[in-house]
Amino acid sequence: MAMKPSIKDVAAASGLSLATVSRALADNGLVNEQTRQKVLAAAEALGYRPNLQARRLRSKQSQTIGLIVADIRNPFFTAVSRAIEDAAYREGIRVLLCNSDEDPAKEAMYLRLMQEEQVGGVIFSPTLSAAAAIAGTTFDFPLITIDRALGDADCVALNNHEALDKLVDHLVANGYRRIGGLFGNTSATGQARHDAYVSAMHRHGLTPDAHRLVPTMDAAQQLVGDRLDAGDAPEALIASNGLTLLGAMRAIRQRGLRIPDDIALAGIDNEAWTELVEPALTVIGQPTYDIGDTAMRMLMNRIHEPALSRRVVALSGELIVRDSTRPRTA
Amino acid sequence: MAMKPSIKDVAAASGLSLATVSRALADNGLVNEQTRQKVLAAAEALGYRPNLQARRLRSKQSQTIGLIVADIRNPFFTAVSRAIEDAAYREGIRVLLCNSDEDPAKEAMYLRLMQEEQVGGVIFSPTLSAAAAIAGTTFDFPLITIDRALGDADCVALNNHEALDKLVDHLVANGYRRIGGLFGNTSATGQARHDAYVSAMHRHGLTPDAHRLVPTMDAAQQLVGDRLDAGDAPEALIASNGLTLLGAMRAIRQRGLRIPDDIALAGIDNEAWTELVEPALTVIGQPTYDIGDTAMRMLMNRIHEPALSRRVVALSGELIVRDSTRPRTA
DNA sequence: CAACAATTTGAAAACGTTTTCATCAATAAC
DNA sequence: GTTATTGATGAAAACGTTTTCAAATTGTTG
Repeated sequence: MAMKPSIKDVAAASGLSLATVSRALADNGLVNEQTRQKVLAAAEALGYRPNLQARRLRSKQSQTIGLIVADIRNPFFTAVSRAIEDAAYREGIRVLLCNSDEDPAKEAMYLRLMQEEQVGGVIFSPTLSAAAAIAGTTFDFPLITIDRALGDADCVALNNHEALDKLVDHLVANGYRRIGGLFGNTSATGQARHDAYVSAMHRHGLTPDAHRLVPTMDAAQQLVGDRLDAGDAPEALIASNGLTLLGAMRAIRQRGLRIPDDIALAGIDNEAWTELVEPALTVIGQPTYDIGDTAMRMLMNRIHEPALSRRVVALSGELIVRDSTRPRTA
Repeated sequence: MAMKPSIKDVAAASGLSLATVSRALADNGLVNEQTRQKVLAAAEALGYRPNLQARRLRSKQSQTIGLIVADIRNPFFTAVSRAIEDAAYREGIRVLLCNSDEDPAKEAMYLRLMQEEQVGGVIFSPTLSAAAAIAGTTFDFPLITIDRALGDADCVALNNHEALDKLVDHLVANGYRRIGGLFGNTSATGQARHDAYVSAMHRHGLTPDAHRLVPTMDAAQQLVGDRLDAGDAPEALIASNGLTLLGAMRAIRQRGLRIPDDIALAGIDNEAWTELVEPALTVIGQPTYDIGDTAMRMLMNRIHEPALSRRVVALSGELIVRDSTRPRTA
């Protein structure tokens, strides 16, 4: 029963030294082309495959990156992660995926884990609390955040300001004046979208009517339901992510109200269901794949040149107009 | 600038040998409790963290498993993978996620990659073609398949036979007779569901009316559209996964037909949108989290005891009755 | 032709662990 | 009282690479 061949066996088979074989395989031009061919032939003949653990130990490069998201079941993160994995495997890099569940303790734990794995870098969607917890500590790998900002880490996210401008402008153009907003309170993104919403409303000379809430379906359904029951519902509602949008829609439906006649509804995140419900919902579609791809590119960049100054990339979303925000008739 | 402390530093600090420190940290009861405490204290004081690469090289255990799915953006695989990752991290094991895109070449490539990573095992959702490609080769890690069977590998999947029985029984009970079926042709699961459908139909003395097709939304939409245009539509239609169900619904809607009055619709996979569309769709909900959890458990089991005979676990799905299959009135 | 630079190679160290093997003391068995 | 047995420890080998350093060869320059 033959042992798996090591670089040593290749060396023996080709009559060369360990060092030469290693260099030939690394293909960094430090070895005579003729001998390199000899090595390659011998390796091929033996069916040699490198031992990655040994390589990583010696070279101190794990060829691995970390990806910490809130929950992979959120379609936004699913799409982003797919883009990141595509890019990573293309470059021979592995991805370690972790779900933080928006839990600061888990975030901290996984970041520590990443240190032990000696990853080359981490892509991360931090909660608000992460900022505080992480403020002091410094990592021996670069950090890129997606969707949400954190300290002085590079960041790639939707252009929230532009997105809320588009939504508010669209609603105003269609005759809505009393426009309410729902924004998450666990991430910097909720804050950013809230602020953008307020400024867009002011630009139109309108009074903002915003709620900050835990970004879950249940919380949104409850909150919107209470507003509706209280009888002071706005003419239109903007929900700042997929889950709150869903909660809002359920609350409205539950009470037998019509969209958009009784209340118009729009949101962020072009999830599959938003197009399938009746009426279909107007949303800002995030460039999810592009976000992942860009994050990966930025990470590679910074691994290569750590001294670069901080970069914040804001990608434009696309306003997808559907029936839930038809021009106001009343 | 202090170097990161190694086990050597811990040994020096505690006045013990490398070996003893290693054993103390492994906590396998081979060391005096008192000295173990001394080691732990020293490690804590120095902020020692083990070097995983070194550990993996020496112990030949990567503490990593592979997960190869068709596409993580498919909600079924998203949910399963979440369960697997939860279970894995709980046991201190990493997961390497790969997307095969139902491409046999990618499947083969990732399996080779897994060999190089020296994973302890792999969880895999193989295409039909994988069977042929893999038939000969043998891996130095155990393989568990999910959703689809492959050769003599352990398998955990939905109880397809029971699921289609439930669907057909339900439709028949509600007065439908001419029941059509759409089944994927790239996986063993499509085959299994098709066969189960046929046998259920026969059991009721009905004539099966099945199509095998590429399991994409577009293909299903096209095919169902053609059937509808040709005017020989069945009274009810069963779609064997989320994507074909979506395609079928679009084709029906596109032609302005009513569900279930003109044609009833039911499927497999309780994706979020199936509950939100009008009318909501009757489906078999797969125990996705349970499938992932069970797969992980089986893998651990087999890593521990490789000699076990083959195991096939069929988990029951839940029939979720909604409006798309209301009792037939005509 | 001597001196120096560039290219190519090999011997051996290093990476940070785990594991094997031997040692030693203390206890148990005869 | 000797001999096994057990328990705890340390020295050193091993895991399979990459990297450092020196040596050997070749080519280049003055």
